[in-house]
Amino acid sequence: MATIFEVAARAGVSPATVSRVYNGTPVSEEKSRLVRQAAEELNFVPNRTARALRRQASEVIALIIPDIENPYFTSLARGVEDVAQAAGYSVVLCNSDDDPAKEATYVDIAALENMAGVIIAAVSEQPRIERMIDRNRPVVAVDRPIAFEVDEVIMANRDSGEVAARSLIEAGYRRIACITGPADVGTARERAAGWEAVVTEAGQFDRPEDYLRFANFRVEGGRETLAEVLALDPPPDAVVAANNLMGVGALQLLSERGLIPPKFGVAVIGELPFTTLTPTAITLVRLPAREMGTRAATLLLERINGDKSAPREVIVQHTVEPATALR
Amino acid sequence: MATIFEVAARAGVSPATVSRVYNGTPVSEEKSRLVRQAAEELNFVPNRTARALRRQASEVIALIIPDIENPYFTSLARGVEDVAQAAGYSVVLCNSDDDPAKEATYVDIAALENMAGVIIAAVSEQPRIERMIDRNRPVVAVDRPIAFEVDEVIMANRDSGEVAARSLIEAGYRRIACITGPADVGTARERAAGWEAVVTEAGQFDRPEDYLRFANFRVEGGRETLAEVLALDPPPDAVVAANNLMGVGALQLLSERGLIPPKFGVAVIGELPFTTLTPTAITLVRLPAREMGTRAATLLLERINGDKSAPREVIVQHTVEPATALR
DNA sequence: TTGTAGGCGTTATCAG
DNA sequence: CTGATAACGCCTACAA
Repeated sequence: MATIFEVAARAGVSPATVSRVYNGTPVSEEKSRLVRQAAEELNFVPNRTARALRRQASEVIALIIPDIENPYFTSLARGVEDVAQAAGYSVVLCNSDDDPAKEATYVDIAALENMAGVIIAAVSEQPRIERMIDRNRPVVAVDRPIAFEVDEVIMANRDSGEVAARSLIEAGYRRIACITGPADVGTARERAAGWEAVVTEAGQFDRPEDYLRFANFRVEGGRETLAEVLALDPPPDAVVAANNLMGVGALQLLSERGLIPPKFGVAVIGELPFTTLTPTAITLVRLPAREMGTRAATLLLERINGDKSAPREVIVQHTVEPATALR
Repeated sequence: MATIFEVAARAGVSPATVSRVYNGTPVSEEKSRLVRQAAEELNFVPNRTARALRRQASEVIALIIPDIENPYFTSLARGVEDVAQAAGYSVVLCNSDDDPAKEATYVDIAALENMAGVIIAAVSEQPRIERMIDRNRPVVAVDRPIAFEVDEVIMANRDSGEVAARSLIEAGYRRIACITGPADVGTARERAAGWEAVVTEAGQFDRPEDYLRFANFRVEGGRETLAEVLALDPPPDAVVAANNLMGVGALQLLSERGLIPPKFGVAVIGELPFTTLTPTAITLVRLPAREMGTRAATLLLERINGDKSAPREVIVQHTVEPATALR
């Protein structure tokens, strides 16, 4: 609760000098020492609110994600947090709950609170980030590209879809369906496009689109869409789930129906930290969520520190763990 | 970006009046209308940083949790968020990562940033919350009680342990082990105590303590401790896992060894949203994580709004879903 | 290198 | 009910 004035008084210097000690501006060795000692004795720490008001920017960054209950995003959050904290920044985790309106509200709050920057895994392809841009505050898009010229950290989505489908073919499955996220989410479309290219080339279906389903990126989305394709004639004998939660939903449904892999083929794009699986029975296309977080935070911090170079695009690589157990 | 002065000028009133309009202090109908209109036209929103500096308290609350990657805590976070947001507060999610030092740092940040209050699921039983208390800022303990006179939202831990063990006995298991969290975490000890009372009364073991293991509250903790008790002679035929992640670890190990429930009995205290289980094969003692969050946030907001009554204790009830499938 | 002083945008106090 | 004015705690020209 001590202020810069009290420290100054105790150290026998001016408040400005105290401020300088905490901001890297040149101060003589001698006075610097005096100030540090006085600060120590008074238990002084600069008031971040006052600093934010004066500097027009706080040491807080906002991370906006669509689903805080999805382990993929919490893992990503861990990555952001690790980097931010090391640089002295706090992270505000904002859950947009797949709702563009909530998302917009959070961007506004970030602007109003003078936060230093925003990392966003956007629901909308045109999130309302103008308020940040207007104030010249950096924004980094993660996981999902957005229609603005900002730094991006994304994955090779199409390739992950291809790899997932191909792995199932190599494991011997003959009719591979695909369940993916909302049609207006780019990652959902791209992963599906990868799947479609592969099954089309393999000649698995007359009408591949019948075996493709869009839903929300959650557990019930996986259950529902898998149930739909299972009802087709002929039914599929395998499925590509375009994210972790849909994979969980699919596996739940399959286990209820006694179709446990490898009896039915499953490839999941994402990790399944909380399931109990025979490792060789399903294909995992692992996404380095935490790394995406660290990369995004690193980019953002560079911008916060004044980097004005052209927008960058970082593509993070997935790794494949193919199913080897055959039916 | 407009300020209170610009709004005042446009509305033909003083800045003080504009401020009053945004703070519920009495203002004539007429001027109030003028102010609102001017604000609308200028797209004015009060600057929260300035407000926080002046009022010595921001509209942000901190939620400190030990493991952001545990669905139990993210679910709790959702509850907090829902209530806080409805009241115009933002939530800063802080991951203490089971580390008392990080935890202390976050409390300090909350104090330094003049946050309105803190909800903490504490790692330490004596978290360093003095900085908040000194400033007269409210703190609510959730999930784990702490050694301070603050509001608490907790569960009937001992009872949940008893219920879990009893359910397995009723399902026909004869030697029930228990794997729980760190010995210095109250919830871990209490749940184990509930288990111990039941198995002791049932006369299952000469030395029950041999079948009790403490570890971290994570997946690997569950795996490791279950492996240990499985190596005992005689081995157990069932286990109580004291939290969700240990339950996941236990189930993973069991499935690798072909001991899938109900072949081996499992009761888990917590929910398993991302597993694929036969619902009747294991006992779930469900913990209403989200409700704990809403309750805690409600208490905190009451304190923020000036409630000075004696510290309250809210005990949230679990519900039991017993295993019915027998071996 | 150091000190003085003004201002960041609000709100609270005190007159009127 | 309304207006002027002084903080809140810090940073940064500007001057020395």
